[in-house]
Amino acid sequence: MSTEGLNETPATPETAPSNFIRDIIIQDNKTGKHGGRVHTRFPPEPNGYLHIGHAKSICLNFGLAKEFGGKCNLRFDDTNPSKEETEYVDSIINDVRWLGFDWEDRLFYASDYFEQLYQWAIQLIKQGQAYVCDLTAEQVRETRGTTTEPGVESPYRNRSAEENLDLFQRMRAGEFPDGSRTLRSKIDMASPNFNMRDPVMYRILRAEHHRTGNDWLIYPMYDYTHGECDSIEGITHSICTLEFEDHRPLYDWYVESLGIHRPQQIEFDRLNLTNTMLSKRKLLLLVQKGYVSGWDDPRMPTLSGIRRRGYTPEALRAFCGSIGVSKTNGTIEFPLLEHHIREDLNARAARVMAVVDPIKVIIDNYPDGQTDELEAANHPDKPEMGMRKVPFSKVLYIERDDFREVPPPKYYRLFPGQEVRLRYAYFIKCVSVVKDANGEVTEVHCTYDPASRGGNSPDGRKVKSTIHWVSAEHALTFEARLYESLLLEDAPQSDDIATQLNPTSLVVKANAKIEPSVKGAAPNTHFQFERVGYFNVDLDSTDEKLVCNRTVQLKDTWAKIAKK
RNA sequence: UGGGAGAUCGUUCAACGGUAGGACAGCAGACUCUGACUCUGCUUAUCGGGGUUCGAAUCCCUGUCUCCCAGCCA
Repeated sequence: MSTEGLNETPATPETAPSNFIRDIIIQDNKTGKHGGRVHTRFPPEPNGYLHIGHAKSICLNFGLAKEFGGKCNLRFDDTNPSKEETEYVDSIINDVRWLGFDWEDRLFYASDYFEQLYQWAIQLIKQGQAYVCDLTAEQVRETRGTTTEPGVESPYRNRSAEENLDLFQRMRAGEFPDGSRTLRSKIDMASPNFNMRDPVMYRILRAEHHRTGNDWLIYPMYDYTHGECDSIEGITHSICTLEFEDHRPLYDWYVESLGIHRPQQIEFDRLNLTNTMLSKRKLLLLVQKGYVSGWDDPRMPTLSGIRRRGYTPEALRAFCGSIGVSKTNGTIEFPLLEHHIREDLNARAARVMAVVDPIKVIIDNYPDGQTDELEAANHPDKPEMGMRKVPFSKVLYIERDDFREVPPPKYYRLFPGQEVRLRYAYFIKCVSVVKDANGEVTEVHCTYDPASRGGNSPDGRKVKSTIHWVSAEHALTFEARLYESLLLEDAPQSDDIATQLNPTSLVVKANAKIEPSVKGAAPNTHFQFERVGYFNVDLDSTDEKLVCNRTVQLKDTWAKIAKK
């Protein structure tokens, strides 16, 4: 589904360098800690679309399982019905699959285990390790203590097991209003770790759950749920992000108190990318406020966004493999991601000529009405990708940036008196220009050398530059969507997202021109528009109107020279 | 300032008591019918201070800085 328009998929080397998690697994296998088993899981909450940050976790979990001959489950952490939706479940399933991973028959939901979780809560009550607390949310907060002061024990902390059992059953039965009571673990209100200060296990919440509907009026909290779900599924290594380090004692406390299989929680650093928002909350805001067209807007760092933008799963996997895994809180530079998408597309994308910002070129000495068919290679390094014919005629378009009336230093392209090569076609020399009333150049007049047909002159003379072109008469008009970062380079750190948005994150070139060979290309077909960038066919394309997204620009040495 | 976790080229990951290395970025050059690709070369790092050791990025002590934690979110 991802590779339309690409040649055969190369075997991307996904041999990541070692990392501390892999080392732990190797060590565990040596000591027989989990009987040599490796079983991981990717556990998203279905409250938004997956983004590049999740790709790191997915590659890690599925990658490790694959490498060690183990398994990886897909599990939805759906314990908060007020935020979760089936739309998100569907998108997540689609995205993980697109990234290239397979959970076989192991698709689970925390909600699959609600009854078991409830029974375990009863066990903890009977063991004297959980109690029903009548404090309000505010009172709980007030009695939790501070970093330097211990919390205050709830007055309901020492209710009898019988009373707790009765109350908890009635919580489930719907006898009490939302928020009026919670089930709490009886641990230690003086613990320096807030997570251990009698954490809430269950809250009363009347919200329709996307899977269990209105079956439940009480929902378990993340901390109470996660370890048990891992345990039920026989997870050996429960890999999560750094902010859960403080939760590990609680994770362990539950599985140990319950006397069930104890997976090992391991924390790694979340992915940060320069100039990129990787927070579900903020991404949701972008969608809700209409700053983007949706979760799959090609400017979004969501997997569906970058997929639409033209990124490939191969490139993403290579990227995830290359960034490593550690506990350092770092930020990866966005150009590294761009490097991987260029590397993948360079190897596979068919070449084509397209002019994004056209200026007319007239070949004065070319016969009126004549058309030439020129042979062009679909890939410079892969003859097996074949050749195609590109029509040539008297009136052409070239890129506006490829002509200068007054050339700056080191400018090799077309200017009055300069000879250049039209790729796969002829040498042309600029003889004059036509301007409009504003002094804008509207036509560039050239002469061509018929002997240079195909792109080389028999006399062996050289030109400094080869530029791309399309025949005006034959070209297809299309819409090129040029993307830049959604965020301003030096965006002020503010909660007001509007002030951080790059006003030119999307530039639409409605009058771009492309050679006719691309006619009918399917959505998501990838191309390299020679000398311009990698593009793919957007979902919005129709038979009448081709729309292409710029996935990433080609590296542009000239732009650097010109800047100096 | 209670607890938890970190600190190695500009960025990121390695080096697991024995020559600090890769990738990206940058710079310079070669090649080129894409100023692309490819190739060559170069610049730049062990947070500070003590110790242990023949030898320390690695072990110990100490200081400094950064990140996370007081949801009935995950």
